[in-house]
Amino acid sequence: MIDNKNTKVTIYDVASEADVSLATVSRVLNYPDKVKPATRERVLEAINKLGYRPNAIARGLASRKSTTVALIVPDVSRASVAEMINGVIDIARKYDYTVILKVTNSEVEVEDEIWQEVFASQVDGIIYLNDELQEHNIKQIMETTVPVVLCNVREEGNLIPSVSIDFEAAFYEATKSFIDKGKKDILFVSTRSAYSVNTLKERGYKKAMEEVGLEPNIVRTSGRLVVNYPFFLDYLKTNKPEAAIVVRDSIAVSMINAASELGINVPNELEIIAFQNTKYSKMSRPTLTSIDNPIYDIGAVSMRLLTKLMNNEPIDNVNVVLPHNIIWRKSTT
Amino acid sequence: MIDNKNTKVTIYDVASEADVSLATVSRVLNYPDKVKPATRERVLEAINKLGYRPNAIARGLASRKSTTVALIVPDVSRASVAEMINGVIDIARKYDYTVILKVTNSEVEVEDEIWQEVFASQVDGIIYLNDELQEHNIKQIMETTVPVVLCNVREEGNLIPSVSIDFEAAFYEATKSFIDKGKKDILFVSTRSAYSVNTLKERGYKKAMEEVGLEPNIVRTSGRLVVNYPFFLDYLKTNKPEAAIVVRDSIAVSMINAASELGINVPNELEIIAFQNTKYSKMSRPTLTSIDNPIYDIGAVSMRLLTKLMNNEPIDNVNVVLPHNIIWRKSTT
DNA sequence: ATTTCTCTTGTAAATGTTTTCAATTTTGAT
DNA sequence: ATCAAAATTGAAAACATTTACAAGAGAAAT
Repeated sequence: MIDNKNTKVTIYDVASEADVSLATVSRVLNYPDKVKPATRERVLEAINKLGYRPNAIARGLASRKSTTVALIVPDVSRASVAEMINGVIDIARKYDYTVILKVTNSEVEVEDEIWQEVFASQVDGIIYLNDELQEHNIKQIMETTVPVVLCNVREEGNLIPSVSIDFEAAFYEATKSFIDKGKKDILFVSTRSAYSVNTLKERGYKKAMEEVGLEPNIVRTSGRLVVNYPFFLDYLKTNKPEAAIVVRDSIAVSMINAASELGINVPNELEIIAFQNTKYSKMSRPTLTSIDNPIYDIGAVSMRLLTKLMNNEPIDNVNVVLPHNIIWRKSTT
Repeated sequence: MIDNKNTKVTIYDVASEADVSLATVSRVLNYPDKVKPATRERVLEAINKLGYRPNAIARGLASRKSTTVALIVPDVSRASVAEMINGVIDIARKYDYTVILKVTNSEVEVEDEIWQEVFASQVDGIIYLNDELQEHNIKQIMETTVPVVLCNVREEGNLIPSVSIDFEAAFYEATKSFIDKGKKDILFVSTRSAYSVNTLKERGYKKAMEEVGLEPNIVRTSGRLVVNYPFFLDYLKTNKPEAAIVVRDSIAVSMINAASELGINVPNELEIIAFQNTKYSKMSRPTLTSIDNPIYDIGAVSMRLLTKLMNNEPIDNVNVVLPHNIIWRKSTT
């Protein structure tokens, strides 16, 4: 039962009810073993009787800790972002942190404002998801006094704590799997905007291709359905790649649908490996082979890492690399 | 440029820099026109020079307002929930509210804890999305002293402010459209768990059916892909409905895929209307006719309504009904 | 019995704002 | 030039906690 009476009961009320000083009440809340069991019991009873809940704001002011973290993301409606948020929130809850959600919409000015707001709100830590991490973002973060964890992104210098898979290795493996099957004409489908993460994916693809003397073939489209579907319809009319590696599931679905529209059989005439292993990959027909990016875990581990940083716990490695995994489905033979 | 120096500058620093009292600094921040332009200017300069940002926590304590709202949802990874969150956050930002995100995972004990936490954190308002709203939830909300807005849900009594479409009307129309085409065997596909909203949808369907003397035919499955796909494969082997109304896009996609697997032609042998108009409806083949639930707007309007409630602004109608719309695609003729 | 140490508790300062109230200054009308 | 009213400002209390420090009570050791 929720006990949200109009009359706000403060620590003073509890103190007088239990006939102790407010300091003692505070102690039973924060350091229970510093108070004699008998009085502790009495205070606990008073708390219960009055339905006392400590005011988190006053607490934050006095202790100079807010037990609040900010989660900064570009957009919640991307399936992968949403799943990551679930991971962050579950762990935050376990460690009694409140999470403030901030959405940048990938707009630079908004992003700057948000960092300002976040500092004003006195958060104890920040989890930052930004596909398009730029040099100036990194500089900003380095100047920050509260701990920051980069989520699902890596930064070359390994200067900032981060949690992600090894993108380069994952795409290298995917490409290699096609090469090992004897494919020569392997297309890499990426996005136009400069996602720093897509650069890593691209690097893995290129490495595998160049290693065996094949010419990389990269094509760029949009993440938006209304753009990429017509694009593929057009592209596949004149180009017949044997295989394709695609940076996102949703884009791969458009490619499959376009191929099917043009009578190109997937996987017999065109094999596809996508990335992220979202619901889309199970819902498309044929189902989609996809590199599994354990995004819930990435969120969860990021939050756990952040708690360690906030409490100055010793950390063996602040750049966590989680294992990836290719899930084979019907878009490959 | 983010200015997050180690040295925390307080209102006192600004006051002495500008050679005024801290009260004056506070006033230029909160009631600028209550201070003489000249001194206001001086204070603003000092603020700028020192990079002062008022401490939101101290502010919250002194003013007894946190300018924070809690957004309570069952699960962020549902496409519709994520889109709604975007709406809430965009408007919250516009009105300078911070949003705390809480996820219940539809677990009752967690839900209770979360309400407790939310009160402890002194939020000024709550946006509550709960598909499975029960009688006791409503009672809880009624006892609450901070304003609450129900988002994407309606509650029969209209006792609590809410924003949603008219579910009953939407499903009545969808059903009617099949009836008008001469369909007799119209299936309603719902979920097993007692979503209060699905009850409303069902009511609209039943009303249309019974109005013309047709027997309602309702089948219940799960929202989970691994359950509902085999379910449809099995169901459609022995049952051949002419048309189906489905409570969620994702479930409809499974139905389409199962039909296609069994060689049942959609829409010629089976027409389908789904609900929500998510990305899924554009990505499935055939594309899915779907009732558009303007979920981003629902989030945005909910937040706007909440700001009014928090500021005690006069409100004409606290139960907002947004227009819906059927988007016709290839799963119907 | 005395001394020392530990345990338990209370007092009061500190946290960084907002806001009330009163004092002072400015303005406008005469 | 005078007075009332209005505008501007500052002093201090309030907000609900945590925490440093000190004091007092028992316990243990001599």
